[in-house]
Amino acid sequence: MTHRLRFAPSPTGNLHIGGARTALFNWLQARHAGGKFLLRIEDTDIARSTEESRQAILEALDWLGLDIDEDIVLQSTRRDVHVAAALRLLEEGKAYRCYCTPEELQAMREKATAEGRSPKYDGTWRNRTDHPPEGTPFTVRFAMPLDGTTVIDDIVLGEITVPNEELDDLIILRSDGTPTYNFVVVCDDAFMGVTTVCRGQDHMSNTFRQFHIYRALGHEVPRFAHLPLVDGLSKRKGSASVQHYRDIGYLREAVINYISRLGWSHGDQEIFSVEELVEKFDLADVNRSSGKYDEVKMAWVNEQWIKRLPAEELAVRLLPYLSDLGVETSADERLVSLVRQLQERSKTLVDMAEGARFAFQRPTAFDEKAVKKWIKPASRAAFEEILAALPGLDAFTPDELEAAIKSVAERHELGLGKVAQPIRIALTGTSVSPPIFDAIAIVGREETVHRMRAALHLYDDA
RNA sequence: GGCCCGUUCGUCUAGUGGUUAGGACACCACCCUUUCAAGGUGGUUACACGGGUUCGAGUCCCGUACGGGUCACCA
Repeated sequence: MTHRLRFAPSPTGNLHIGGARTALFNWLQARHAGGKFLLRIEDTDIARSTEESRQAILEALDWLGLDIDEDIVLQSTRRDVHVAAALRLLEEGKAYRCYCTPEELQAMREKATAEGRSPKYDGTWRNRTDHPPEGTPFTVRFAMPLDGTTVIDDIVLGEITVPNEELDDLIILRSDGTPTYNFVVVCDDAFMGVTTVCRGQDHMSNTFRQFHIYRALGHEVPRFAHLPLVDGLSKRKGSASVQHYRDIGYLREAVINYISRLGWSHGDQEIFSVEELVEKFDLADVNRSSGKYDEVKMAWVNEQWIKRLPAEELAVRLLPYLSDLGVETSADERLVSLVRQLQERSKTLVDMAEGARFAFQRPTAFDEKAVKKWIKPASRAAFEEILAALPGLDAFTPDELEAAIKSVAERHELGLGKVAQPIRIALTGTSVSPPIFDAIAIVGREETVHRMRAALHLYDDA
């Protein structure tokens, strides 16, 4: 049988890193096993579900490259099926009407807690036959087994056993006739032919209830894989969403790489391409213990991917970030060679865009500290000599520039730093840029001359 | 509180009875160097605790502690 896995988010916000990891693990397992990756939107909570969230989740999955194999299932469209299934259980005696009011239930729980017992439904209406008159509101509860134990052979956790007395008779149909989550999930997973349910460990207790619902409905129970939870994610609302990372200049390769390593590893390897993950990932190798999201390491992984991706590809991806800075250009040869210089010194695409800015825009101000440190009377003559020599150079290449500038520096008995830094400041307004000869070549002859002239006045105050 | 799960450097982790307990991030030092980085070399730091089992335990068993999850007419 082919493996079928699904990701089933509720559209109540952006896709967060934790959810993205769940989606990724499902996707990887499906791809690894040559199975299918499905998506179901659990939009039955009308109060909290929004169309914006649905779009945001789809957009995030798309950006990550987690492609979906079949039509997306909208849970809300299957309501009739869910209700019919619940009614069938009622008819078969596998579920029963409960006439307790929310208030009574509340009181029941409080009493149990006060007496030190578990706050679970006591089964009042399970066997009562003195039904109130027709028209009295009721819920439908699923009749869980009263004794024995339930064992789940979890792919991640191994065998887990729970005494059935812990399982109370949960509501599958509310008094307004709408079905509840734990019931609906089973119906839909069965409908979609899901063979492996991979989700967070926070669903573990649901699993034991669902196990019995599968059986009552006559469905085969799928395999389960409960992923360890990720700590340290809920600091600020939007901060851990997938699109947040995209916006601050992270690469999808890096995000995938990093979250894949949260609870999973392959020996000592740190950097994985998506292809490698598909090949090496297996739910059976996932850790049992929860991990902590580490922003610093995430940044490092991103840095690694900036170094690894081809400059041509990076140049294309850089465009929107440049645009944000007011630089409209294309991924031409000039930008690609600039990207090549920037790859070694950028942590994010935002960084890179800022580092690339000087090639397109003149400095609007000069960094005060840099000026104070490097614009000294001693280098003025050399600076002016270079400025004068630039127009006469045969080729405006890094090599040529290096030869010319070094000879000027030597003649003036100055270290290269003393000569290079003032030029860097003239070109970028700061003391930071790619290697100076490359920087000059990229800015170009005329523009370099222009910027150096414009910076000449800095020496007047030196 | 009941039930379930977990516990190796600060963090992510390797490790499936015999290892000087390995790697990575971070940190520190040094090297390289035209800036910033990157890179290189070296270094500090870990098996929660207590009992067993065993010739031998990070690895197996039990308990304790700590941490997490879950106990809705939410999903």
